[in-house]
Amino acid sequence: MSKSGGATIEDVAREAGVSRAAVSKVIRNAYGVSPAMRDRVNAAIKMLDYRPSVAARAMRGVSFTLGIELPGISNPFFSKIVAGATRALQHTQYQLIIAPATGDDSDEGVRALGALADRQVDGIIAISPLVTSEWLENLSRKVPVVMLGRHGDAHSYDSVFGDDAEGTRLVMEHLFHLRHRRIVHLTRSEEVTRPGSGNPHAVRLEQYVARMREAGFGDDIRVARTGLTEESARLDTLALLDQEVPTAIFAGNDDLALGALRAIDEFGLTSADVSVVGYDDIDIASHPAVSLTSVNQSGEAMGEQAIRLLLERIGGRVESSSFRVRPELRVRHSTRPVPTSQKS
Amino acid sequence: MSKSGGATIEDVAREAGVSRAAVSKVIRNAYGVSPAMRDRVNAAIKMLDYRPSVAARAMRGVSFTLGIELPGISNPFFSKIVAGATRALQHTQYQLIIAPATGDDSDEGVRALGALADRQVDGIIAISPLVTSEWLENLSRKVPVVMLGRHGDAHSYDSVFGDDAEGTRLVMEHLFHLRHRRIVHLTRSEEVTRPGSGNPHAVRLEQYVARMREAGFGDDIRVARTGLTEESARLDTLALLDQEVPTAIFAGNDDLALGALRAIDEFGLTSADVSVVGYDDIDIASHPAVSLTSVNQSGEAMGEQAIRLLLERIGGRVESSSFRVRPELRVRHSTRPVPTSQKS
DNA sequence: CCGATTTCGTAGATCGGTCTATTTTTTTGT
DNA sequence: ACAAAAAAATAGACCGATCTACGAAATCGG
Repeated sequence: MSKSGGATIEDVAREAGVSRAAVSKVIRNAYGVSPAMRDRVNAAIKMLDYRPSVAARAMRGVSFTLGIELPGISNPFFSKIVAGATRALQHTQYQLIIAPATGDDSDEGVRALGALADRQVDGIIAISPLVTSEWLENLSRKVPVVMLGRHGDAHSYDSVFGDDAEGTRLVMEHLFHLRHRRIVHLTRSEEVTRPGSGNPHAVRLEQYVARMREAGFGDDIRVARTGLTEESARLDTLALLDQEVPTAIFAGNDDLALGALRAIDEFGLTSADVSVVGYDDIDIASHPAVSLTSVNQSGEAMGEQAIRLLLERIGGRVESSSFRVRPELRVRHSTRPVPTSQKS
Repeated sequence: MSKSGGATIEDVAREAGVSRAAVSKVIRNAYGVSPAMRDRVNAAIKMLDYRPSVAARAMRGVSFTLGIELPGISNPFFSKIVAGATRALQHTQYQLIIAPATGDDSDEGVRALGALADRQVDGIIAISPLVTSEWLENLSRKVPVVMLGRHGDAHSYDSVFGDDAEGTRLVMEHLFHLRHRRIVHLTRSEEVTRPGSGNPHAVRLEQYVARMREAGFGDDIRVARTGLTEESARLDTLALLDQEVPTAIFAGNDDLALGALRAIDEFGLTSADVSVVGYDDIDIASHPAVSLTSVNQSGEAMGEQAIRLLLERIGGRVESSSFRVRPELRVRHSTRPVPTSQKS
């Protein structure tokens, strides 16, 4: 019981009076062990409280570790994904580890993904929207990868995503139904919404524009850019309101929507003046004090499916596969009909 | 560029025309390398896009990985801790990995901590309140450990915690000042608040009781138990309100406070009827729609200090050390004076 | 009952680094 | 210019598992 860790496979072998290879077979329950030997080895393992070194195992192939790369863990939607993934791994011998990418630039995502790869994880779930598909293709040549959120088929990695086009359609139809037409879309930087990238925010933006045009509101299309956090959304919404007050704001996600709500409050307005819709339906959205209309897409299901795809790959699947989560609109009090006086 | 990973130190050595040991020296920048050799090796490293295998390194001692064990990542306060820790590790060669413990029983915490230990991390930040100090002492014989949140001095591991006694004092004085005396404390299970355990919730409970007694409200002491989540807090608060409506609820943390607020709303009451105080001051607490009075203790600072202590230990410190964060009360609209009609 | 199979068990190479001990080369002092 | 000292570079053991190849024991079939 020295500082440098516990018993090794060697110790167990000695204790049980067998060879290292025998112990190895037992713990992997491989073929070629007699019941008698299995019992003796298991007894020795229990006695010495032996735990196989993950590092040593990793050197020979498997680490029984799956990694998930997250651009910060502050977004509650990610918590759901992790919760789903963790649950899917219960009672397997795999352990999930999370590598947080500090910022939102592509370098940080790459750094975190690299860190996971360096640690020989057996599979990786990637979320950062800014990591290029080429980079992921490359990574997936070494280790199974599931890209979470991004649309489009990849050759060598799997995908799990929500149907952002459908979700956005639900949002826009809801707003149109409430007679909104001066609808601003509050979204992330151009980098994140690069057309054709397949990123969630890119698809939502495209659909927003398409639906506005289709409804004949092409002239009312307004896209406001902001950062990653609620705070940046608050500031940019304040700037927006200073210029022109729309009847509704469709935010790229709930965090941004919360920032918008904050700004609207600070500006002395309410949901009666400016409706707000979010995306993801994080827990707080349903809180009566907030009551934010949002699009629910089960993060748990996404995490769970991502793990399933990873385990399938580890199990030998070679063709790439994907899973799409169906979104549902949750209508709450943050969206109201356009006051007749304001109808433009 | 095969499936099984990239270049090894051997490849680099061959490319640069030097020995493995030489390359090893360069990447660790150890003593005994001529500038000329350093350049050639670095060139080879860049050319082959070489990255040292963490697993192989771990076998010989260091993994350049620090682990943090979290009882689920849904609590936003934990996000702050992680953010602080991640920031503190910027520009070091260490990488933070998070091991989520699914549930809230002590087994899960132990499992996650064990998973980190198995992966030979160079240091561990532990949060689960249910893991015993003995177990941690034992763990800390193998790897540096920082316990986050729990009070009390440990012999062999370090601690970072908020001053929960002081924080609770601030809360109670604030409530007393608003003329509250029928104050319910909504906290976690007995297991988590075991007297003398030093757990945050245990200290808050103790102080709540002490302050109530001191103020002469001993007869009004009411402790309501609930689970880990906002949802369980909502249900248990509903049950509580069904029996007797207090003038204030002091919740063990903001998540529970949010659940209480939800229940109060569903019960047809408002903050004017029942004041609510939380703890941790998570972001949403300051949102105007929520405006929850809470105790701020910088999670970022806690994460940052935990990392500092870990790096110090790795650097050779042997005496145990600790860091205390000073709490501040943030008064918002969820606490109001007791309506005169209700004064008991 | 004896050769052929099958089952059980082990020896030893291997993964990719680190690090000590040792050798080779360069520098230094006189 | 040459021995001593310092610096540079290397060989090879080592970490703790996995896994192939092979030997020994048990079982089988006729």
